[in-house]
Amino acid sequence: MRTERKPHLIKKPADAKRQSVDESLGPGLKDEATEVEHLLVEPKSEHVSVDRVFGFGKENIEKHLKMEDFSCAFDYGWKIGSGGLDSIHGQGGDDLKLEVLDGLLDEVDEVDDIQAAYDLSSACEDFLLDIEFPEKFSELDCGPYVGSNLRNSSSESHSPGGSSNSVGGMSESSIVTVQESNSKNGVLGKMVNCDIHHTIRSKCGCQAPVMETIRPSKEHGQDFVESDDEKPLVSFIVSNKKVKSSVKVTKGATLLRQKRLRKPTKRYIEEFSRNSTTSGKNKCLKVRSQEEFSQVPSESQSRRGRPKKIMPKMVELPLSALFSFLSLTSVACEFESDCELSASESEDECKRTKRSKTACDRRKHQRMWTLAEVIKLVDGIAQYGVGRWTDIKKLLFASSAYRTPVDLRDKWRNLLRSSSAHKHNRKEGETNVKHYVRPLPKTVVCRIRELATIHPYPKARSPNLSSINSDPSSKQPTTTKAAPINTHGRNLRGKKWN
DNA sequence: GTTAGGG
DNA sequence: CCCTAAC
Repeated sequence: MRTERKPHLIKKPADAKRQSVDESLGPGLKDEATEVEHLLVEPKSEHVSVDRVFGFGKENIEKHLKMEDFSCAFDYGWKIGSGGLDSIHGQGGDDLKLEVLDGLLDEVDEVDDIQAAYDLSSACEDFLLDIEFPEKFSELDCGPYVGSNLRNSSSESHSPGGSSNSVGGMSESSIVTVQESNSKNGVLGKMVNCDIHHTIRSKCGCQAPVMETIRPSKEHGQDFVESDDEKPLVSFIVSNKKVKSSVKVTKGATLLRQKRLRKPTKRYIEEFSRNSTTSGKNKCLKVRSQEEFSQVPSESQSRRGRPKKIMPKMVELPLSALFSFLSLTSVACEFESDCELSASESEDECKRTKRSKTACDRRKHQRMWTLAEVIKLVDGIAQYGVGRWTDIKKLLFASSAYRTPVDLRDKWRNLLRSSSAHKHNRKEGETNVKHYVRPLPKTVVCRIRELATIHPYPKARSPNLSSINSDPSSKQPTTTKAAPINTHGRNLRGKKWN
């Protein structure tokens, strides 16, 4: 069968388009595309695996070809560029365009987040893969009604509660089915596909356009004019999402075929298994979704308590990026409903997560240090000494769980830096705000400088450690309530003050 | 587990 | 604020 497919693939008229698209894309993207080409042309084992994975026999060659059509169509739509939208969504109007695109661009912001969610994305992948081949394509036939559905999707994603509300109605059965597909290497009967599709479509209106958008247009013998309905959407997003996400989405689209034909990467498997082992058999979806959507930077939650293992670093999953961005709202909500969270909770979580995720990917929540906290820190340092961050935290910052000993140390480091800078700039004028976002009171600065001289930061440690024992007096006489500094071994490390 | 240091 | 090495 592989040999049967090969000529078809090579002679695909859209291949030429793809070529040109590849030209227009960046070198990296071109590489990706070339790789895909390679995969398509060469009947490697990936094809076999795909056949196995998706349970397609020889009789399903047609469907594989359709998949290829889809890919080509995608690329084609790509090339059309943002300009194509006007001509396509003529009935939709400008407002529709903006609505749709705004919504989708909003969603694109979340692509990165979803990319991190392997299981989620994989489920999405499986899901969409399955959806791609249902026999009842006439049902999905969009024509002019793509626009309206898309509008629904975007508007739902816009309204804070809309998406979540629609999700709340999602039946568990569909979700379970997706998980099943994930656990069974994507082998899913068509009946199940239809079930999923029906369920989602009936329960969550925003899901339908997603499927239609990526649906292979030639499936019903539609010409490209009609299938163009979905292309400008993608192309617009690609052209508007400026930086990283754009690239990722682009890669996702280009990699669509590749991803579909390829087995999961090692890394993917690693992470997947890690998640699986962490959370039990096939609950990774659930866990991931919980991590992703319910991990709220709560005020009282210590940020150190975050599950690092469960939440690995971001890994690019281009395909998932694409699919996630296309169906983020529905998928996110879908899995959220799986999270045994109440509807209102899910809603809040979803909103908050979006906010926090887009705001800062790395810094969870930057809490500005208040003056009171700074004073408390200075007091603590004066009391316990520099380096006793845990003690200071326990005794003085017990109420503020978000301040970790590391935070205290970092803050002290910054205080020293700023105070020394202040000392230098002081000669030029006190009003030099350059180094002060929120200028500290003079008294505090003086105390910091005093402590800095008394407790020099470890970085400025003196080379001769002999002074540690010979001259302990230089550290002890702290101004305020100087408590005797115990001589624990760990405090001796690099500390000349003890 | 805590701290230092770099990013 | 995050990460990692060293302790």
